[in-house]
Amino acid sequence: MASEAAAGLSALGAYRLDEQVGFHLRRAGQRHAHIFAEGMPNGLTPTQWAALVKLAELGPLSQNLLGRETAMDAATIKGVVDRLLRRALVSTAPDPADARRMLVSLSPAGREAVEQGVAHAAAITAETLKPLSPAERRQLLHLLQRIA
Amino acid sequence: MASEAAAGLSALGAYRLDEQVGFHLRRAGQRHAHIFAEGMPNGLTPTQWAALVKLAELGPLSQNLLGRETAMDAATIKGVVDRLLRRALVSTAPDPADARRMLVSLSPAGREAVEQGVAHAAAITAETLKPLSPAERRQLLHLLQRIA
DNA sequence: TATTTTTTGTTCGTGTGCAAATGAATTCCG
DNA sequence: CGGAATTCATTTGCACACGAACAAAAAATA
Repeated sequence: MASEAAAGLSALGAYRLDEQVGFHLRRAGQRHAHIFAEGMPNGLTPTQWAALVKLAELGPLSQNLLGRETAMDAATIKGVVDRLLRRALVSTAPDPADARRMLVSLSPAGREAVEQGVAHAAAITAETLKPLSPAERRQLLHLLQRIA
Repeated sequence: MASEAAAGLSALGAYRLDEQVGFHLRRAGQRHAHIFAEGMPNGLTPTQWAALVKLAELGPLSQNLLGRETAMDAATIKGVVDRLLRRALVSTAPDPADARRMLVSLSPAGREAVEQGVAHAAAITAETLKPLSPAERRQLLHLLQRIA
């Protein structure tokens, strides 16, 4: 009862915000986002970059499929594609085989952005993981994949 | 060169989205947010919950200090406090010792929300970490803290 | 004391992130 | 074939998240 009287921790029991995984996930995400914004040219955001990379990996995809490949729901990927369209990094065309689908393709400028950005992206990952040893980096990636 | 010809991976080199820590941080955060939204009553969001908990831990705080304690910048904590005010879970009052400061305090309803939510919050953390062993949970928390 | 710097809170703009509802196209299956 | 279920894209509404710019108040310091 020594330290609880002052501020009234009685309602919290053993629960401390600083011991919750969600809090540290948010903090780590914030630091990574900051490093990303600093290091990525063209003002590309993490989700925009993810979409461009997946298009470079897999070729043209429908909008929803692109969303699934990059872990974004339909509403989110739409906003991302809209902003990439506005910057002419991707182009869209109706899928002749399925009138519902919107085929999203990398534009020449988009392909160039990927070529130019990939070194920066690798550096961003390295900077994010800088405090960890190589073994710890693999361990973190492994643990994150398992809770995702 | 075997698999690169089809979709054109030449621009990417060894870079794969699925190997980047930022991508998995985002995915893990998404899963946690989903578990949180499912498990927390009153529709409290993770940031709203963090603010309430910190107020319960530390007592009344200025708005900016509350933001620092919960890892939110001034613009973000303002929105969170505004929404908590609208729901009458906190109250604000001018700091008599510093005319710039807005002292944020837990209301009786806010204290009740903390008391009622803490068990759910603990369950949310447990559910998020469910795929991991106790040792792995500690390891993940440790690694996240070091890259945050 | 007077000037400079810092802190605090606010507003604006941009960009996620997702639930829910909608409508159109396609697929599944009886 | 034809109705039911699914998929795809879109829109709306809400809640972060943060950089940037701003004004008022306080603190630091010359």
